[in-house]
Amino acid sequence: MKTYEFNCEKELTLAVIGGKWKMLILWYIALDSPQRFGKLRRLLPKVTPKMLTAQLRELEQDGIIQRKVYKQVPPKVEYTLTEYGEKLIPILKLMYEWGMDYAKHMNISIGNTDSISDLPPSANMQREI
Amino acid sequence: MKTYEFNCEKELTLAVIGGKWKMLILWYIALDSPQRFGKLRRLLPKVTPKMLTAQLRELEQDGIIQRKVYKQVPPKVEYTLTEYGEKLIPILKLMYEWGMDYAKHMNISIGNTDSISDLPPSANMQREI
DNA sequence: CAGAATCCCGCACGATACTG
DNA sequence: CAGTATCGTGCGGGATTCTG
Repeated sequence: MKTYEFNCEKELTLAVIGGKWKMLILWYIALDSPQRFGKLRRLLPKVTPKMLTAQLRELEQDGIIQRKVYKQVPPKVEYTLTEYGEKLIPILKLMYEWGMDYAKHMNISIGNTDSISDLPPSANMQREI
Repeated sequence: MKTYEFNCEKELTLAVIGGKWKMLILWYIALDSPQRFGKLRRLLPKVTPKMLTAQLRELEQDGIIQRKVYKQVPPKVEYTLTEYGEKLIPILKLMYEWGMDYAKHMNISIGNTDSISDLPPSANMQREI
């Protein structure tokens, strides 16, 4: 997130999740946590490693995800959601549902990712709306 | 909204509300509907008329707001939310609340706009979460 | 495996001025 | 009152190459 003057808290939220790939990254970490860098690369083939790293770093600095580095060879890095990251999921879910409805209504085709229904019931987040 | 390839429906939603001033515009139309152009200008002094027009036009083309022109002198234009516009409000409300909580936690100051609590109970939208 | 380092580019957004 | 018309620009994002 590049901070600037926020006119309201909605814009702050947008600044946190508004990066080109951030919602998708958060989604995939929520679906399968902890999530590894290489796995994310495979899940997001259109994202260059530079961009993936950048988006992950920003999410980390914003306190949305946690980065755990295992000191070993070959290196291993795991990403998990923080408390505030988990609190974002209901928003992403609502956006997912609105977009579904809207796309159907407007006849827009989407290159689909996993559905929220793939979220394991065991995930420690409030998923109900 | 500038259309491109969407990887998921969340991105479609983001494309619809992600413009620099769109959330705030939608918010103000939700707070006081119908909303007039001049009133929006006063509510958003930092937005140039060109930008305000552009964002309103995109929202209109996306079927989020409706534009009603009164053929008279001086001209009068009223903006209201469409069905899909109203369906966006719960998302904005969640983003508002998350941002509130997050800003407090991170000690970020926000140049505040009206609270969602200012929404009149009579407004025809689902406001409960 | 998980990145860092460079170079590059479009366009979303802005400033300013004018108008039916 | 409710917009247009022009001109500019920052920076978010991308392509490519290299590395502990």
